[in-house]
Amino acid sequence: DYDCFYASVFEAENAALKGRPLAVQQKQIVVTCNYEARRRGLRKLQLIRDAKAACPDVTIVNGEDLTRFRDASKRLYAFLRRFSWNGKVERLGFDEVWMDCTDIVKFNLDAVNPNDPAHSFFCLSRDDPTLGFVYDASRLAGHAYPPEDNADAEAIPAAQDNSRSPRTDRAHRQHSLRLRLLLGSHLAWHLRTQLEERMGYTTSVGVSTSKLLSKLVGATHKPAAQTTLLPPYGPSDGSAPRPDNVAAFLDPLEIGKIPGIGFKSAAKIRAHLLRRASSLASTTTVTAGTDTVHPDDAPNTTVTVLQARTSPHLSPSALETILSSGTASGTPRGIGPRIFRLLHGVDDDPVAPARDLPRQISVEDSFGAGGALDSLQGVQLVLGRLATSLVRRMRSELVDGEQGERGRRWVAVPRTVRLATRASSSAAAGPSAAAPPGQPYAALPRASRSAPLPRLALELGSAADAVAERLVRAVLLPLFRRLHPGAPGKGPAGIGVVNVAVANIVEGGGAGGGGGGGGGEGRGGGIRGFLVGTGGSGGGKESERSGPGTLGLEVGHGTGDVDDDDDDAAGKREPAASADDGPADADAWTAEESDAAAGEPPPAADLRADADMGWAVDEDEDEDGDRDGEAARADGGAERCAACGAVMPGFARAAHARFHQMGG
DNA sequence: CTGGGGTCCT
DNA sequence: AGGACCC
Repeated sequence: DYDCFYASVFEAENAALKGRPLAVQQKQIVVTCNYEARRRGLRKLQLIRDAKAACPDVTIVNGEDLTRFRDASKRLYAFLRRFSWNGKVERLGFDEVWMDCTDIVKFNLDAVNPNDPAHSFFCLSRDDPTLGFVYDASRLAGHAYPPEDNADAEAIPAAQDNSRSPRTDRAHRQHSLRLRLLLGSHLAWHLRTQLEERMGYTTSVGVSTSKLLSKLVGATHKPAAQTTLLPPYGPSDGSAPRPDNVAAFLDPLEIGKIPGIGFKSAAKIRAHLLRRASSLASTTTVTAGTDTVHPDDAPNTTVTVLQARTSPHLSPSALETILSSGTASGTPRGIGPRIFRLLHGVDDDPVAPARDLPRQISVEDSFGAGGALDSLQGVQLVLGRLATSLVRRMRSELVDGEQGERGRRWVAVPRTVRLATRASSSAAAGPSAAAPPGQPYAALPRASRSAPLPRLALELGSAADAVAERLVRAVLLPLFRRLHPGAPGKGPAGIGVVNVAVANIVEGGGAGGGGGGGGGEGRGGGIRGFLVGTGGSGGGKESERSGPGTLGLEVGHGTGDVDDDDDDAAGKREPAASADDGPADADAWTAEESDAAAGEPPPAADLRADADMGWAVDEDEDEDGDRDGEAARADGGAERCAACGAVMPGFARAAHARFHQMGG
């Protein structure tokens, strides 16, 4: 976790900002601020107005364009990846990373100096024994939970073999775990030092055995610090109660602090527990006043992990029922057992090797009541701007080769474009709009419509804004009309957020090459390689990327090579991070899979986009736009549907007629 | 007058 | 298409 990441990115760009209070603004909000500003009372997600009142001389910079943050995040990620032996380095958002260092720690377990642990050497490479750092294996690096554990006391390795001592299995395991965590703490220390010295970023880190525990323990000492969750972990034999630092650490936390228990789930659990309040009545200041506690009312009470964990009303299956109730369509099956295990500190979610391609790319902008978006011209302007930056993002993330190069080609292509909007909160009305005391506002829902991404979006020959303008006419405006039907002359009601996204990104996709024969497989909704269970039929590539985690991380080289390369590039003592920054190795994915099917040309987006707009019949202002769209470009000549006015190539006429017959 | 992103699941 | 979660 990089400390106050957005603010740090600005400080890294401009050293003059350091040491002074600095806030990063998005619209009316301070999205983050440095610690100098926090010392003076500024907070994350504070209104700008309040921030200025608290600290009049704060420097405020605009952070609405995420480009610099995304770039910095990628650089830091690439830096960290060089230290990994197994590629298990996972990013969450821009500023969080997990690294599974099991292998590195295990390797170094045997390397602790038995005669003089205080002068041990930590190997950072399997192959080059000179690569690493000296450390003191008789003590933990950084903070520990619980705090005052004197790390020296039971510390270390001399216990290699007291095999005659009557150690229980448990004691033995906990001792070995302690040693591994201790090594982990030194590795973390080294990584943090390198990140600060080489990259200029301070971090807060947690060291433990799972994503859950490392993340939570890492939050206990915040700027520029690290914390290790010490054993014993868990009551690993069923008998009498044992000391358990996992439970001791988690139990006082509010349930909503557990990653995976979000706003909705926490509210449901609280409400459920309050309804059967008997067991909590003594420990809670709140009596369940009303009979019917609605989850969204977020009762002013707190439920701790301890209370939830020990409640007879929260079995895995009970949790499943509770959390799946209502309109919880995003709730995965098996959520009950999963949350139950989280409450017990059990998390087997592996650190996922990073994918090389994003699942989606989206761009959005929001508008306060003042600048509300309520004219069609305004909408068009906004769509144009968003589409332009979306096209740029697509090019920077999905195209390889430099700007001017001739060899540029799409490494992957999105199959779908989506437009989403949200009403402005002022326009949302509702007489019951009085904000409940709960923390997050009842977030307004978004509505979205999607269409196949027309291939004009992939033209690399034209400037981004030119492509964007055609994209707006060809699909975004039609999608907008689907979202906001109304009289043609009348603008939409106040719109608070507009988001444009491409999704369903598939590898390969080919360059601008021919329209291509891809015959039969309908592509409505995109082909997810998932059913592949049947053995080695034709689509080898398809099956390779079908399973979660089977997607190859290192297309270019094996993990062993990474170390070698890095070692050569770096000096003898320096593990990684040769001085040169952009060693394309993160982009080594180029060579393979160039010839996956290009797919058939997307159907004219306008067909479906226009089809269910009752008033679209007379929208002749679209004519130009249609001509830019896929339909008119396709061979065979354009035709116009008498029923809905949509323009399409001749070969699409029959299908389009069927569409109307089926109620379209 | 709470941002601008993302993920996965149903 | 939407809803839950994460930052």
